[in-house]
Amino acid sequence: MMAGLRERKKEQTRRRIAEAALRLFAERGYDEVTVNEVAEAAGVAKVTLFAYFATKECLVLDEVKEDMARIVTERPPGLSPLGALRAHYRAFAREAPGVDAESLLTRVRVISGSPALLAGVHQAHIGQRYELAAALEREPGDLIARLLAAQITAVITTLQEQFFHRLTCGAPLAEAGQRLADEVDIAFDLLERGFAASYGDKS
Amino acid sequence: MMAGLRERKKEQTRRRIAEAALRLFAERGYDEVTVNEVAEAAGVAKVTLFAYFATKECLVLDEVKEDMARIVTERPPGLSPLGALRAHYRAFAREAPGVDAESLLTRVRVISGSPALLAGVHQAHIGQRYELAAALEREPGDLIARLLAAQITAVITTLQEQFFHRLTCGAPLAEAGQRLADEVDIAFDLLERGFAASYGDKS
DNA sequence: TTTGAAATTGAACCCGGTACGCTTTATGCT
DNA sequence: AGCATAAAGCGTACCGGGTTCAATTTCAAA
Repeated sequence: MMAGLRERKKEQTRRRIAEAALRLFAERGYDEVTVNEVAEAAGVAKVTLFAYFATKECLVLDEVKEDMARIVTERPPGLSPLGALRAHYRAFAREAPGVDAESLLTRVRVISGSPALLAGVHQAHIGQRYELAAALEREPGDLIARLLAAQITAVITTLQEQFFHRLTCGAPLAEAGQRLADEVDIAFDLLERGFAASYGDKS
Repeated sequence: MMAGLRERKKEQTRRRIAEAALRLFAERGYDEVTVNEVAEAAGVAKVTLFAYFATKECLVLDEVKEDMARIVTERPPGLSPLGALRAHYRAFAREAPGVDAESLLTRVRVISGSPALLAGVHQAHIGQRYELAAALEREPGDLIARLLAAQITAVITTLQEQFFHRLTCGAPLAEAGQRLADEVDIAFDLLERGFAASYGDKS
């Protein structure tokens, strides 16, 4: 394997492109920057850029992909799928203060500032929904599993939106993380027990 | 108002475009047809086509837009939001055998055959999620309402997918409608009572 | 019948993304 | 070391969705 000089250069190029992209998007807004400009700023041809990133959206979103399906399939024995996901997101919320706030924040701002990127995020969540449904299925075509997968991803999307919104409004990372943790519990309680008690019966 | 000759011509043109589009898409597939071809087939300039339909997707999807928010805001007094939505979709399922199966089916086939259109459908559902959340909000920033809106739209998306899938597999409209009605009840029961009983506790 | 606004058009243009054929460069083999 | 090969990069031309703009036609109202 030899540590691969070639491999190293590839990763380096990929990072140069991604960094140039994020910098330009942060400066002038996603929709105001063309992929040609990104390529030029990264010192690379447009064709090369698209060899590393399938679409313009991927320049921002590729490094943010989650996968909930894995959390379910690799959960410790004795834990329910919902329990595993709840634990995971609770842990994420509590670790929030540890991550690099600077880079996270600019990425969030870029995403929140562009309808196209927000749509991309939603599409990514849709993709996760199918994977999660497959992971939850107990028998082929299990309707309950599909409904559960759909509801979980919808809930996570909502929580992520709230989290992003607070960050872009200037909330400190620690506080946003704390509130996220609380909301994770609220949301999963609702998933487990339903809305009848907290909503459906009123009015 | 004079019945407006102008207005009539406009609607007529719009219909000519939409029909030409659906016909071509059904014949050769959405991605294999260019908007130029649609415009030509409709006897109209590309620029005119885009005066009527904002995007290529809209050629197929504009006539399918629902709005759940209205169902909630205009529900009869004494009925909960969840109750109103359940009743609406149950009614839709039972009326299914009444609609024009031919045209519905080709549209469904066109949509199901194109990833781009499926993505468009999902985006439309996202849009409805925000409207529904606004309709459900009891106070500004009501988290429960947002979660509920997210889960409802996710559920409806799933049920719609199941319905479409059965239709494209050749199920008769009446049967697909019947199963949809059953699934609507299952799904809304889960929304109201949660997954703990039917899923979360096992394994 | 004139006048003005709305509908329609062709043509040029922008941008994301692809196809193709060519050069360069790391690497594995001898 | 030297060489063949495959991978990485590049330039250019192209495609299709979508917009801009100035020019023209068409309805309708006064």
